[in-house]
Amino acid sequence: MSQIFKEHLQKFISVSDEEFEQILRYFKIIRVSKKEILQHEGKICRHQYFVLTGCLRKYLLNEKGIEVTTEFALETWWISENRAFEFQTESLFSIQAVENSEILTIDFQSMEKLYADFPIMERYFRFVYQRAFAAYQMRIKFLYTMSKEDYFFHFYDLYPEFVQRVPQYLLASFLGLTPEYLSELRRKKRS
Amino acid sequence: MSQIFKEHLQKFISVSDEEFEQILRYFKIIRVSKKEILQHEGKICRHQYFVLTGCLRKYLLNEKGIEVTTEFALETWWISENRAFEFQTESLFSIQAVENSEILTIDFQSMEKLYADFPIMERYFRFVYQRAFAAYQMRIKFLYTMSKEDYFFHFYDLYPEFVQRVPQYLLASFLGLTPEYLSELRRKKRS
DNA sequence: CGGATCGTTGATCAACTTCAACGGTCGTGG
DNA sequence: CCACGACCGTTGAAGTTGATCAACGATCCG
Repeated sequence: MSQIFKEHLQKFISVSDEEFEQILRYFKIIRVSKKEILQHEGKICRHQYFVLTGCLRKYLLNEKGIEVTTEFALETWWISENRAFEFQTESLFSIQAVENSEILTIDFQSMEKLYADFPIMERYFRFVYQRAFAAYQMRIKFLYTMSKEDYFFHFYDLYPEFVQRVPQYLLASFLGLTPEYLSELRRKKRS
Repeated sequence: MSQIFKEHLQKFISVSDEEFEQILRYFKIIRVSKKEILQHEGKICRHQYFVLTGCLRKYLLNEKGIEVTTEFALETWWISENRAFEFQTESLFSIQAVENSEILTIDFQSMEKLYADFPIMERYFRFVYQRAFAAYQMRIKFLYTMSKEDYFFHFYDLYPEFVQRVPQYLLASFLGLTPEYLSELRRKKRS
């Protein structure tokens, strides 16, 4: 299972088998079942999560009490409330399993120690955040230049398997529209 | 001038004066005047920019040919098209000076060399991207949970000096609304 | 002084939301 | 394994937010 993490690491930095074994000790692997919550909104954010298999989502409640999903994490993606993790404060988001999943986790103290003991990991996470940041920049670009209709069709064409994989009301929320409107767009797409 | 960069660096990593002098050699300091363009949409993205004084913005043209501003950078902020920089491909955005500015720049080759020669800089940029990513996460949160009216008032309360500092049509574009609607909201705010 | 650019106003319009209702299906307990 | 309830996706009507368009006045800059 940790093989998935090893391959991901080796895309960015070179680590020997022995080094990897040592690095792995700073992490824990856990199994979570569908709907299980890893991080509660308002609670201190103590961990970052790396998806080995399965799918997680990040969400919060809007003023009407409706869940708004702002992020999904699939295999080999990191997910966390980064601001809250960096400052060890209350998370503004919740993180929940969308499917039964295997997750690699690391807590704040282990992370600090890891950086101190293996400076090469600074480089790995520099890449991880750099790419995550770039992905968010693209997302802002789409949100700012496309209508919701175009955004949905664009997303559908790019990630057809993902559209099938998650419930529609979560996808709708993630794309920033209502389930009703998403339903209307699907009909339009078919015809 | 480079003092501003030094102080920013030292918020995240410790570097001696001599080290800083060496590090500084990988960068160039340039002056740009208002409206000058540093990065053209469609051209290879060769540099990252750090604002010492002044203000830059990142924007692109939507399908109607209207400029959409997706990011501003004030003093001590990095700005670049990260995806295009990482892969040295065509930028999807343009970067332009909003005011006369003093800018620290670094090109791709120097960046690679810098990381190789001063691994501590991996840590610095790990922090830079981590925070930039976190800021974008917050932005998505606001965009997903607030009406444009609420978003504008919220922004106005948080950054009143900035609202005064940039032209209104740029601010409107950055907040994702039309200048006309922004004008309406201002009137509402006053009354 | 003159032209272009920027902010404002009001009228009209479109995109998307809200609400209510219905049918299908999934999973859970009996 | 079946039956029931809860949840999910769909549909259509009505409503709202925010965009578009056109026109005007102010201001900035050459």
